[in-house]
Amino acid sequence: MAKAPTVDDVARVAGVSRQTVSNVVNTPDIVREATRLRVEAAIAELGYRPHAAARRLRTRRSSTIGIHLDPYAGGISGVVLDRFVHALTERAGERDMRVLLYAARTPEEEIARLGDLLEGGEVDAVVITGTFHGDPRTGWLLDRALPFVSFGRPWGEDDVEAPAHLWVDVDGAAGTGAATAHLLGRGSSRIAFLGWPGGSGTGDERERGWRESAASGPRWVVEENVSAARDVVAAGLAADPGVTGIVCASDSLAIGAHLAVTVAGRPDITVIGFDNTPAVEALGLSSVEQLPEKVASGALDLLMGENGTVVAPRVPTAGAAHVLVEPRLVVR
Amino acid sequence: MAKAPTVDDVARVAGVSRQTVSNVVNTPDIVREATRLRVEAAIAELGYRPHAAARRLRTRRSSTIGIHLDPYAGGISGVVLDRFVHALTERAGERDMRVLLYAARTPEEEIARLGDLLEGGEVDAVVITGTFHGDPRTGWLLDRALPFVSFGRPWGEDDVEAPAHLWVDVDGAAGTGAATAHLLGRGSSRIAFLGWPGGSGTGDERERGWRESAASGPRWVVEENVSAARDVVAAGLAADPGVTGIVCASDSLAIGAHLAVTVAGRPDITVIGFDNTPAVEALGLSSVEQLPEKVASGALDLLMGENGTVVAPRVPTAGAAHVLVEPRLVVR
DNA sequence: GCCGTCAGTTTGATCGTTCAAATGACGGTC
DNA sequence: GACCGTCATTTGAACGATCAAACTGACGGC
Repeated sequence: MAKAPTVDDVARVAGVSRQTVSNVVNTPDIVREATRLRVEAAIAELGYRPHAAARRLRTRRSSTIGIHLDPYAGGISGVVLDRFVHALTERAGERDMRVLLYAARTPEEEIARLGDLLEGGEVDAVVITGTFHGDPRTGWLLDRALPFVSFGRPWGEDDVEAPAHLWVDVDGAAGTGAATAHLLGRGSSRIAFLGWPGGSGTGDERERGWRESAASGPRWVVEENVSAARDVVAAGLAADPGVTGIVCASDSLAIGAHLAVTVAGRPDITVIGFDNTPAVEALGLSSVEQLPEKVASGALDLLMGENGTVVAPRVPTAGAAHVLVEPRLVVR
Repeated sequence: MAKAPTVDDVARVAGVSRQTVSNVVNTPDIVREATRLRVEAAIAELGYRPHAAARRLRTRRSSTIGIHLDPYAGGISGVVLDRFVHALTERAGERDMRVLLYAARTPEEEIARLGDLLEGGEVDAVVITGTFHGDPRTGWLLDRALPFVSFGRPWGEDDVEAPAHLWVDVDGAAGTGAATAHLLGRGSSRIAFLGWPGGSGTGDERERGWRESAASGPRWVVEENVSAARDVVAAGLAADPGVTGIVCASDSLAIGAHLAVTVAGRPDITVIGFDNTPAVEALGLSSVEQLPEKVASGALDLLMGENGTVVAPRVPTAGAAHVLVEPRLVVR
């Protein structure tokens, strides 16, 4: 196949210079109308496309954002991340940005990858997910002043007023709070919470939303596992038959609870999940929807500014370095 | 922050030339041991990283593969694609390749994106998914001799002996065949198939696997939808109570069937799904696992050769232009 | 008639790497 | 001792775009 045309080829055909072609492509408004039309015709005639690598080299910008994919966990929770990746790709495309995936099995491996990608100019910024207390990645990135945003708050002293870095997260407490309020409004008075063992920031937040919604009822604890959840709920219901609603920290737990409720022959008990995965949708359970689309928009807003098209390094300012998305209860 | 070091900086510190540094990075075996060690020390000391864009510009290779993400459908089936993307990212990383996502809502939009990405040198090849009969994308790509592989067969006259392009797919008939055989082995003799309306290649394949496994039993047809599936199965069972096994074309359908079976109080009926999504796992249903990891490996093998590290344009040769993955029945 | 301004366009330099060809060192062969 | 081949390394050029600065007319003010 013939060599791909370059700016010079277009310039020759249109009877202008390289730079004018470049201007037509990048900043059309500074070119005179007549010239612009001539150049555009030449571009169309030759089928010219800017060569991405050359542009990246000169501008020192890749217009690409990296995002980590965990080793596939198999569980239900991965769905939220996948939806987030979907949404991020769509939103990024609207701002002329690309999304590059990278895989890593351990934080150390991930740090090595991050170095290659960011310092090699492969990406302009990264989105890291699943942050935890004392996460080595954030410190490493901050030390080098590399641009990034995390999906998941820093879990530091004060994430909002003195944020260590940019972050986006879903307000888990608001989600379980809404679920609890919904059950209260439907006449349930004794509402249980089915959650994970304490210490995980996310789980604690979700529990807080239930507790603060004036819910009286037992708190059941179990690992993230459908059949374990089922057993815990079965035992819990036997001990406390007055429960008429169960708010769960995840959809996996909700499915377990649903199975226990069904087996116990207690259709009067309403189970509400968290994440609104296809699995609970199929079962007809209500669930808290994380709105990954809003999370994706928020991440880009933080990295690039509200309407920017380039990644601009930003110093985290009190109150302005995060986006906290209010989830939505999907009632079924 | 200080300017990132370049090959020249490393060369100066190590007392060698640019090119030798480049050789140490790319073809270490042609550099004398002593020199190599000196250069490696300099690289480590300066924290040098090759600049991706410069390398891409010079080598005319991006070492990146593009893959399309459909607009998020919400259903269960998207999970297989997401797992495939996961696996592709991991396998690609092992071959020093990156995976770039792109979004498009229509085939036309996708073609525009493909042009930008491939002809602009942003990616070396693309993986297209969800091919259908008369797909405009494949023709467009073939016309321009752009490297690509599809997840999903071309659905042409003879995909195997006279393939139009490279493709990977899962042997759907083998999957439903295995499911049917499993039920027969467990003593079921009357086995129903719950599938989609005819005409979709994928669905027809899956039905064929059931039919050819010497299964006698009704064939129920319904759109991909949990509650519709439930209703169809409920009606079917009422009309034909002798059925003791149901092989389904998807997990969504299987969940519907499972609900109908449960409501009908027929625990003797076994339901088998297709895709092995977290949802059926949570419900404890058996399902046919597509093995997206093998599909990903197959796609890369086709694009780059068994052990290659660069995308090599390949002419589809009879029998050697596809990978057909044998799925695995997961019994629960 | 001269000068400054400004919009529109062109020119030269540069981004960091790898390719292709040239160079140098060394040993073996006749 | 001249020649050749091989191995390790160096040198000059090129990849295709954009930045920054220089240039060109046209226009208006004085």
